[in-house]
Amino acid sequence: MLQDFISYTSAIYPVSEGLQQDLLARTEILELPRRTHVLRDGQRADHVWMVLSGLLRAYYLKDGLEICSSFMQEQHLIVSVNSFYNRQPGYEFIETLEDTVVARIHYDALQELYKKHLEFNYIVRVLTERYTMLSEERLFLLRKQTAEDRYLHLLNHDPELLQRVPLKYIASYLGMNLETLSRIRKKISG
Amino acid sequence: MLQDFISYTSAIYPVSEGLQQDLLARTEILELPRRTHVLRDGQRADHVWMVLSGLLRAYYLKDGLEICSSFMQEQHLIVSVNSFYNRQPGYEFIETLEDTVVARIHYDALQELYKKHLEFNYIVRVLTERYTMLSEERLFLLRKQTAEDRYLHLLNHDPELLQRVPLKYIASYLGMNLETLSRIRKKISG
DNA sequence: CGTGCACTTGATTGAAGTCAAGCGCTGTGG
DNA sequence: CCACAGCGCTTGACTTCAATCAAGTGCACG
Repeated sequence: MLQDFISYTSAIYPVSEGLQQDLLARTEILELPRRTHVLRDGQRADHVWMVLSGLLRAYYLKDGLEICSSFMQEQHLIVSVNSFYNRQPGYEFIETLEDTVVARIHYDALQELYKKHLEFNYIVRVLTERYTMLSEERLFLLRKQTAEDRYLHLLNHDPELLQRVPLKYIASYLGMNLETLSRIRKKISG
Repeated sequence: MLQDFISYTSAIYPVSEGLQQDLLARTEILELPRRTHVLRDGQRADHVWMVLSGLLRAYYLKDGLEICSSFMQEQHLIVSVNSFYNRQPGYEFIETLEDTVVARIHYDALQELYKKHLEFNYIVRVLTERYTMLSEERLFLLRKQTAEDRYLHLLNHDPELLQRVPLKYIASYLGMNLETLSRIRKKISG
């Protein structure tokens, strides 16, 4: 399954034998049971994660309440952006919602790869651009749309998530509370 | 002033003489009067822009109303992300709010630089990571905060913007309407 | 001058939040 | 094996924050 990642990146820029070996050598595979935290607030995020199978959520606390900032499904990359890039403790929690298998690579290993294999920067530049597109899309969605608009967008673009994730997390992801989401769903179905 | 950009990027990764020359050769400097559109909806964004002096805003139309998605000040990069990376017409407008000088580089020229100078990918990877941090910060801010929270954040983090930009644009940037912003400002000052 | 723009203020409405209760499962311990 | 505790979700009553509608002020500039 990590091989999928290699062939995926090869479509961006040819992955040399050397890079491939170094990448594999520095990657750890972890099998995590459901409800395992891989990051907590106050910790520094030292890894980039890739979901090979399963599902995770990222959230943070605001006035003691959990606000869900993203879900990561198969083939998604996970970076706790602020903490990882700035090398400082962050505010995010990341937790598996299902039994999950991830590949991870350490910040320091990644920096080595960037310096040793310049073409790896080409690949990660493109991956980061794609990540930015997703962030911008989420910004577009969150700004000035009604609660119903936001739910309908999710329903159209990622219906699978609605099957896999409890509605209370979906609600906070969409920036509304559980009761509001429940009423919207009732209105749409009825 | 473009030299500022070169030395800024040199701090990320050494810029070779060759890269520097190619970069300068492919960069155009434009002087734009106040109220000039550099991008309209339905157009494809073919350039990355860098603000050398002045100020611009990006916005889009939602139900006939302008929603302000960002402001770009000195040293900021401007990319209409969806349109530029996906090479398709976008929905954004970008307009100068003051007399402005920008440097721009064409998509195709950029791709050449990425292929010819692999180290340029190192630099742009880092710049893109920083851009992502900003997107994530805006996401964090927009989600589940009150109108007053959002205004106070801007007041603390970018007070200069409040001096340079009409409140109606600030309001839509903060996801509220002009009247609400006016009342919040009254409440805080009084 | 006067027209339009930037902003303020007031009255009212409406969307979503909060508080509270209840239903139907599932899983677990007595 | 049943009882009941807890979770996931729904529904109802009420509140609140911000949007909308509507004037009105001050000022720049053409």
